[in-house]
Amino acid sequence: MNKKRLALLEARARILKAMAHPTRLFIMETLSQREACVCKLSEMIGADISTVSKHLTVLKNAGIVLDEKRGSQVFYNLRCPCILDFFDCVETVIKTATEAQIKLARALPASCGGFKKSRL
Amino acid sequence: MNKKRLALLEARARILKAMAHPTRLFIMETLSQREACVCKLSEMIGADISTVSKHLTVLKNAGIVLDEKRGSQVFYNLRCPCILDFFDCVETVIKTATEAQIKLARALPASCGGFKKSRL
DNA sequence: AAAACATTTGGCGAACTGCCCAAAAAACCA
DNA sequence: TGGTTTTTTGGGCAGTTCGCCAAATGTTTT
Repeated sequence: MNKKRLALLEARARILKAMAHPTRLFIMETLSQREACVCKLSEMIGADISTVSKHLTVLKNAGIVLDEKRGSQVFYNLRCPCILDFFDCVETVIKTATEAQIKLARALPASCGGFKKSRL
Repeated sequence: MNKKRLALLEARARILKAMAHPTRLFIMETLSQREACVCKLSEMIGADISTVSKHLTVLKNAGIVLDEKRGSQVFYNLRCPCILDFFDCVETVIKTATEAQIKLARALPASCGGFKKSRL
């Protein structure tokens, strides 16, 4: 693995890592509709404003969102909405992986916490 | 944010988190070409076999790769190669984000470690 | 200038990650 | 059976993440 290739993989990993949190995905989806300020987002999310601000910083540092100060508020928006297209494929993975898990769970004896057929 | 939506976001985040490591991205790219066993992969990566095995476990648990035991070896392959298409967009983010960083760096005074124009 | 509002930053604890090493499992060969 | 190969698992250490709270910063209003 040469240096250049590694640098590219590291750059990709940084983006993915920045996205890899439910709250941050929620923010991205929300911002893909329209820009929003921190307080609006934290109201929707139901977490502390400081927590949401830090999530936004993570997204900003990764170059995923842009911020624009207007008055006392800071409005964020998604730099590249195409980033969400990707989830069509992710959903496929989730679906097939889930089905595999269920199959696995069915195969387990009840004593190991396996699901009963009737519960699925 | 309702329960169902949260569950979906968590599922997406799990996938992204599993992908968010340079070594695991390398594995995914490699497996998109052809299946490979653990020892072959760790030879390519240059890390301890146990480390690579754990990375593969992460990818497997996320449903991203499938494993198949043949003799004493375990061959892994990518469940859903479309998962790599996504990087066209990620690359755009990396590119524009990098450009923004450079612009930022240029704007910094040299005393803060800002780049000189001639160096870019 | 003081009060009110919006946001960011710092700090702390709990939980998680990633790496290496050593040991255990599993399959094969002689 | 004993030895070799391949892979997984467990332990320990250093570093990171995430959430809340408190405090600081910046902006607008009175």
